[in-house]
Amino acid sequence: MGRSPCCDESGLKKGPWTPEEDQKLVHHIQKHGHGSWRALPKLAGLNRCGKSCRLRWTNYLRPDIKRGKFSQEEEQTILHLHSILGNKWSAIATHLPGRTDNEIKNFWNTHLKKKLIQMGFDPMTHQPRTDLVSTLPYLIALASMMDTSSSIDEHALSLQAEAIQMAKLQYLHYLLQSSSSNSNLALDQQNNPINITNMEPPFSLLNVKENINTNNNNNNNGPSSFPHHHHHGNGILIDDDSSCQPLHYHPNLLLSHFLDPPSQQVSFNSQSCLNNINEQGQGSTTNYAIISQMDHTTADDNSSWILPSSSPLSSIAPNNNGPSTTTSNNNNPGDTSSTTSSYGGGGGPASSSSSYWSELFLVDPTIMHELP
DNA sequence: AACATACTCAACCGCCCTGTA
DNA sequence: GTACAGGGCGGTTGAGTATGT
Repeated sequence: MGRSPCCDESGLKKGPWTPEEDQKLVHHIQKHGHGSWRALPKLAGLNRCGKSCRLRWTNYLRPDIKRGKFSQEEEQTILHLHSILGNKWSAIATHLPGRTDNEIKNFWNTHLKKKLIQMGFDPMTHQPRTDLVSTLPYLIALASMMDTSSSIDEHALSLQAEAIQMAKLQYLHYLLQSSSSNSNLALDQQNNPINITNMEPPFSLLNVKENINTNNNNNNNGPSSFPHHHHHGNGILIDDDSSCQPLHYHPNLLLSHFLDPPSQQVSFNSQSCLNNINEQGQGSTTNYAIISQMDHTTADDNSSWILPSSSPLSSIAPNNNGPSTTTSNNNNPGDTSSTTSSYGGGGGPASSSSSYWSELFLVDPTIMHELP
């Protein structure tokens, strides 16, 4: 058909809009509506093409536009919707009132995409990058072979740390995927069943909101064998060994371990995850995740989901495999839950499917120790 | 202070879809 | 059925800004 572009007429202005142009456009639309975009510039006294006017209005001048940084909730929503819809920015934008497709697209390209890549996920599929998975055995071997006590080569050290980090990330994501695929039943905050089987992996990962229970932060320390962990109801309690900062409580997410302190209001921040892992890669911190059975949410646990204890997460919990221990230290006020899962005991189908990972990590206690 | 590099985001480009004559 | 106008969408660009050296 060979239609000529609408903006190739000579003499039409391009580039940044001036305040005067903005004012003309806003005034005209407020008075007459935009009507035909092509006809609008002449009617409004603008030396622009209609397309440029439409873009300026929809992306910048519209009165209902929300400006400023994206909230963590918005970030979660974008990640979740992108995992389902892909680069359908306009479709994603319909779920984020006040945000334009252009803004979301920019935010994705400049922030979220990089985060996923840094974490070893394919930003398009939201799956672990297969190239990383395929090199995992090599990375593990590399990490194992390098003896930090005898080597003074910094490059080797960084390689080792990197190998451990990548392996851990892959393993964590594997756990999350397994958790989703093996746990058909989860509950939302109203205890309504949520079928997470058909959800994309990031969904289960991203929609579990943190529950920061400040009531339990200071008095819920576990046994000494696992210092700085806590029990919150029947869920996972994770603490930062070095800081004893307020906890993030993610009943079904080991990854929650890596989240930022709640003061930063981060519910999923891959960069912070990476930073935290980086720290651990250097062996500077000792973090633990205690996973116990859980069967319901507590009164104050109003944003958490619950997974059955058959979750593969429990198969690596110290309860099952580790040197300890902590099965119930339930200091959560108002929590009357039992430590026995309503959905059945631990183990389950996930055990076999995780054998690959188990072999990879259990064969080397050092690496396993690095895991949260 | 000067320069280089990285980052952000408004704006543009070109293709596609839909409605209409 | 075809041609075209109009609008929408996703990808990309580049100027401005921030940060690092």
